[in-house]
Amino acid sequence: MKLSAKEKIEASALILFSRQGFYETSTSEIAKEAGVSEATIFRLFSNKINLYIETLTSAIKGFEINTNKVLASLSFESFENDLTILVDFSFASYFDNLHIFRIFVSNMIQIQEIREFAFLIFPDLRQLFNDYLNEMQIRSKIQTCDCKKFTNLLLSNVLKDVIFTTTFTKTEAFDQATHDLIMNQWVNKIKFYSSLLRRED
Amino acid sequence: MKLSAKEKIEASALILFSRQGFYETSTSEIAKEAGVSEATIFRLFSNKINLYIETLTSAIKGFEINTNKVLASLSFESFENDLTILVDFSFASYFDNLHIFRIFVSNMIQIQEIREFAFLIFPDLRQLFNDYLNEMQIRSKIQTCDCKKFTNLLLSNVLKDVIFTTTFTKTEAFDQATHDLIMNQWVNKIKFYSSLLRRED
Amino acid sequence: MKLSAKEKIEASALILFSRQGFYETSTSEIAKEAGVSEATIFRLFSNKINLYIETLTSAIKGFEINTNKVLASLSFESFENDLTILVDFSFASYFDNLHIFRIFVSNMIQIQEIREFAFLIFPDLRQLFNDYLNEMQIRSKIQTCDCKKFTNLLLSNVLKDVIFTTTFTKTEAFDQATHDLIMNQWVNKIKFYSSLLRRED
Amino acid sequence: MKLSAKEKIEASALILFSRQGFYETSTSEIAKEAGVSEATIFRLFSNKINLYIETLTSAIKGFEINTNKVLASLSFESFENDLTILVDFSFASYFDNLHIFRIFVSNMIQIQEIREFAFLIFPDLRQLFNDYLNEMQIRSKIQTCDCKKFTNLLLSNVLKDVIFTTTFTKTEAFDQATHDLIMNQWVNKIKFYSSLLRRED
DNA sequence: TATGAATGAGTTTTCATTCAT
DNA sequence: TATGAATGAAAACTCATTCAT
Repeated sequence: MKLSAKEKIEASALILFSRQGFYETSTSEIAKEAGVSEATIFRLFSNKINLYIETLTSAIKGFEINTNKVLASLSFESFENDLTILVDFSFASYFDNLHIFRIFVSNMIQIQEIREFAFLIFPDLRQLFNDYLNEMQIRSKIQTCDCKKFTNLLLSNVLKDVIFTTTFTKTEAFDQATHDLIMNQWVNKIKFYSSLLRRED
Repeated sequence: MKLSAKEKIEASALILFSRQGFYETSTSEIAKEAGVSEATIFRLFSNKINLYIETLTSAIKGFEINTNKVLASLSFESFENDLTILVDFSFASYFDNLHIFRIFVSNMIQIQEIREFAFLIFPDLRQLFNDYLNEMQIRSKIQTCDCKKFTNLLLSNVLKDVIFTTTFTKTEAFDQATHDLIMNQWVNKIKFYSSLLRRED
Repeated sequence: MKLSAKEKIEASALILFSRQGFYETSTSEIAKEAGVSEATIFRLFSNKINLYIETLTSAIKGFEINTNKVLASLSFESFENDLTILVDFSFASYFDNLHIFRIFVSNMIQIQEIREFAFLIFPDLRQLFNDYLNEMQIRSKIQTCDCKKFTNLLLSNVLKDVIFTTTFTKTEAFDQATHDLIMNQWVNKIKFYSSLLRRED
Repeated sequence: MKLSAKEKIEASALILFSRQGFYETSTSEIAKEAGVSEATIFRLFSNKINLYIETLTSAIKGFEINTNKVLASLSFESFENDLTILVDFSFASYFDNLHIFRIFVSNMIQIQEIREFAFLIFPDLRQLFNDYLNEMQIRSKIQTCDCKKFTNLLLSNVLKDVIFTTTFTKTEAFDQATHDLIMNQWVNKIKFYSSLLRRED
């Protein structure tokens, strides 16, 4: 399965832009990484800013997470246990797509217009949480709540930790050590979040 | 009251950097805005990244926070209660100067040279924490500790939350709702921080 | 027969560097003289010091020395006699191209990056020594040795004497008087060099 | 004994120019090293090139070597032994004034006008050789010869070795190790030079 | 006499973009 | 469609020199 020139360029651009930022990444660097000539980039994307936008747009479209496995492993009994599994999965998903989030976060801080993108970029993850919370409400295991708000709150906290872990340490992947470090810190947070929706019988 | 060249340059740099970002602002632009030659900038600041850091540092030093009121409201008895008041006050202070930090934090994600939280911490705020911790040590209410380190740890976490709260939500001020949301999440964090310095009698 | 950009640049650079020295010659001057843009220079040579080294290296490669006559006059019996002939010929060759080396050697005293004698050695001359030493080894007249090292050692000594002779006296050519003076001093040196490779039967 | 500003500047300039060359040495560097302001340099020397010339001129005027001790240690019997002592002393003298020779040599290679300076700059050393050779001729220990030429030949060879030793190794002083290394190589050279003037009785 | 502050004119180097092939 | 070669415009930075004090 051969990648088209456009795909190769976008893939390289995504990695480099996220790692080094827009200004520190030169078109020649992208061209070399993608194995094409600089001229090809300009033929296909007109100019650098356009390459940037198209790269991000494509990246967003490409998101798909297989949530079936996780759903299967949920008990739908202990909210705290399930939450731990979901958070763990969320971290793994974010780390897998680190490149894109880095770009978004650094842009979101500066540019108002793209702030609302924040959670659009991971619809499957949001859906997963939504489905789970609904089911739990139906089963009367948790309080009625604004699922969307709760998901936003929790996922933004996950993303926050992903960004800061990768920004201030050299971590780039969710390996076992990183996993343990982060999830350890999340024991209390998960307790807090689950307490928010605990049913007072 | 004439401004010195250094002051003129820093004033112009602060405006341009926060309006346009680091890479989008050239030293010649700053020189023109400040009414000095480019050479003067490099004589006084050595290089561009240093100009950036010094500009921010000066800006932060320039901030004056009235800490008297807070000091008056501290009990110097319950560490946990006092910490809650101090953190609350810190959030309010950062939110008041939100515009300054946005651009710098966003650059920190991408520019290696400025990846240090410490220099983003208000000196008055740091002093406040320092004084408080010292007093508590004298009164034997908390363990002996490295006050500076503890303050950095706690305040960088505050700043982190300020930035992310404003990035992922439309919040721009520390109004009642924001206050409640954030301080709620900090109940556990404060418990954690106070446990660090609890005296084992 | 059109010259390539690289050739045009090297030609201009050689003239300007040897006329004015390294620091007195700017890349923009070379670009103008060569009829190309400055950017082209940096695309082809990366940086100024590299342009300098490549220019000299090319110039030296461009020299062609007719080594046939010398080869014919070698006995391949007495190493010492042959060495005398070869050294004599080397001196003559260097003196013929004196103008090239002057400026570069003077820079070598001051510019760290180019302090390497080896690259100042004529390839044809090096080849001549190499061929001769190999043949002598085959005929078992001299010990096995690192021909390249031996050649470098000997020829850099020749070059050293060329430069200093022309610096401390008004000598500019390898006329009979100069020849006698230098070769006289080399009697002992040649004895030394030949002793290095003498076979102990 | 306080140095005047002019003397301090010349002393610093001499060291820096010789170590780094004319173009690599900035006036601000010299000012800092001399502990004066840049403006002072330009008041006293008008411009950089003039500073360079005046520095060298003063340095030359300042040369004085105490040759009495050496003279006392000469036997006036064995030419070879005496030559060894004289050469040794010459090396020490040159190394002691390394700064000046570096500048001169690198200039002499390029600028014809100052080539004749070469031996003017060490009149005492020349005088020492001259006196010794005359005395030896009077005592009929050596052949009659052109003393000036012989001295030039020998001293230029000494200087050659000083310059090359200091250029291609990190050696900057005539310490014991350097002394041994060089004088070892000079055993044969001295034999050669003394053979030139040996009397065939 | 001495200097701190200032700068104009330069330097090397980078990079997005173009264009002939 | 693809690219190697070329570059204009700009970047950060340097430095000899001036001048008010």
